Amino acid sequence: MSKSVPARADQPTAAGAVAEHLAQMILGELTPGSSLPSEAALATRYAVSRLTIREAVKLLEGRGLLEIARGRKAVVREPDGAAFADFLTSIIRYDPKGLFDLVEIRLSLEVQSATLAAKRANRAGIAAIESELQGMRDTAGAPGQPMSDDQELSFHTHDVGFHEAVALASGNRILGFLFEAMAQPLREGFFISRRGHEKRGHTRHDTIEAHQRILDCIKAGNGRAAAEAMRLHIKDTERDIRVALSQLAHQPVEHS
Amino acid sequence: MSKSVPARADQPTAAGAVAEHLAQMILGELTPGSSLPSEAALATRYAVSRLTIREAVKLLEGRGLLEIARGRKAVVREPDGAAFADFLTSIIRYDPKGLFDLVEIRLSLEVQSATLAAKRANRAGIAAIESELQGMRDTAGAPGQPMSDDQELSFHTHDVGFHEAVALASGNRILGFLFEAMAQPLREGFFISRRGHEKRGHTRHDTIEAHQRILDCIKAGNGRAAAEAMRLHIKDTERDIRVALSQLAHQPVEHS
DNA sequence: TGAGGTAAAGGTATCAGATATCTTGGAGGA
DNA sequence: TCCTCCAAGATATCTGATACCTTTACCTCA
Repeated sequence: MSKSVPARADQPTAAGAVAEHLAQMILGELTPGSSLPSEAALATRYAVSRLTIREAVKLLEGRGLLEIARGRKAVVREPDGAAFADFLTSIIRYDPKGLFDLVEIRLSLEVQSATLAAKRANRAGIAAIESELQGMRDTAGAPGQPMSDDQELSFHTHDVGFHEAVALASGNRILGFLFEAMAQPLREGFFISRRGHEKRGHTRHDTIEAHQRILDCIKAGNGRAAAEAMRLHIKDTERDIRVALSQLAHQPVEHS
Repeated sequence: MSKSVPARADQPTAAGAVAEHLAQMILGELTPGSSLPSEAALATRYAVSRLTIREAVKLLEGRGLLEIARGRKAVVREPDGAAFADFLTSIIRYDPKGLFDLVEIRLSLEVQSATLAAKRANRAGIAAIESELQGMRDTAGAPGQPMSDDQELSFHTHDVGFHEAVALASGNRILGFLFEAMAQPLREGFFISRRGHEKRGHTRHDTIEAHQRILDCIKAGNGRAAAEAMRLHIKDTERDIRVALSQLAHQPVEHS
């Protein structure tokens, strides 16, 4: 008698229920790379219309569990930190204090990251870190010369890349993904912190030297020293941000 | 001549494009709690069918940016760490080493968490931590007595709650959300680590005492001592997991 | 025999039109 | 004043169809 399966008030929606069931299946049994049955097949199995299946699958795509392409079945996705990126972005946008919260998180994660990298980094991992540092040098230009916007973006990208490379070299996959997710918010943060950096009389070559010290400790396999070098560097960044933001706060009321 | 707007190969799908546009709007201008226009209105604005809007909105719901309820417009959601939970779960499920990676992350985050909580926790924050610890005591039962499954679940829930309460008391919102996201994977991990805990001759009352020490340091406002107490506790948990997993490794593994 | 092109089959993307149910707010009565 | 009930607006889902993409198997030609 009932052709449709409308959602009841006390029950989640049909699409949500299907999505939850599929999510359990994906997280439980299926491995990344394997594919789901076709939409039509799933519609038959769950006794709902194909549209409901589409909505369920879209939910899971949003959660980062599936990859959907036209003409192909939905594929279980390798986990990555993309889902976390939205969250960090919204935190920073909605909350002015968010940037300091992020620096505090970095302080603990990066120190751990450097410690582990010093213990475990293999040749490829160290080469990746060196490559990013070289990229910073290449785009830094001559001392005293102002940087173009392109150069600055490239410099920050290599800076973020350096920290991401250290995280990857730590051998801890979660750390790697966390830094991947932090990359975008971090780049935004670096544009801010650089103002403070200059205001405090430092140059980008000081930044490069700080990174060089961290790399040296990692290459030497000295976890404790690497941790300390990283801690000093992050603390310095925190001061940069504080100076830059306090300037921003004073600017609007200038000459009033 | 073209009534529909089919997706081009080199372009993202219509639903994806709408979702991306809405996401930028949500992260840029809208504040949590405000609501989107109705599906019909959005369909008109973007010149697509209502179905496409529904799929776009489902994508964003999956990303945790929107909350959708029947009969009401879609509402911009307060950011939370739910999106991160999927990721952690999949890491742990797909990768046997994932649990140790998670413990390493905890080691750095929880030490930071305890340090900050000792500095910043207000009365309400400390009361919340105390409440969870009391919850552990209440469900622990008499020494030597075996726990029922319900009791054990409750005990672990309060244990996780303790750590989450410390994170919240740190005043760092990102830390709070990270622990919220870790709660579920952590509970699973605790069921594993408890075996090792007992195997090593420890009881749940030892666990309670370890937590009590952490709480005392936080109440005393001694960040350094709180950090050290937390570090010892996490290191102990790591040993528990190692012992438990080495036991599991000797048991036959089922194939699918 | 092998290489390249092509058409069919299967899959997703999207549209259109309808019905069911829920939420909310206002009209009307006790 | 307060409660009840109904209508309007919103979402949830279904059915049926068309367009386009991907894969594969087949067929042709060198």
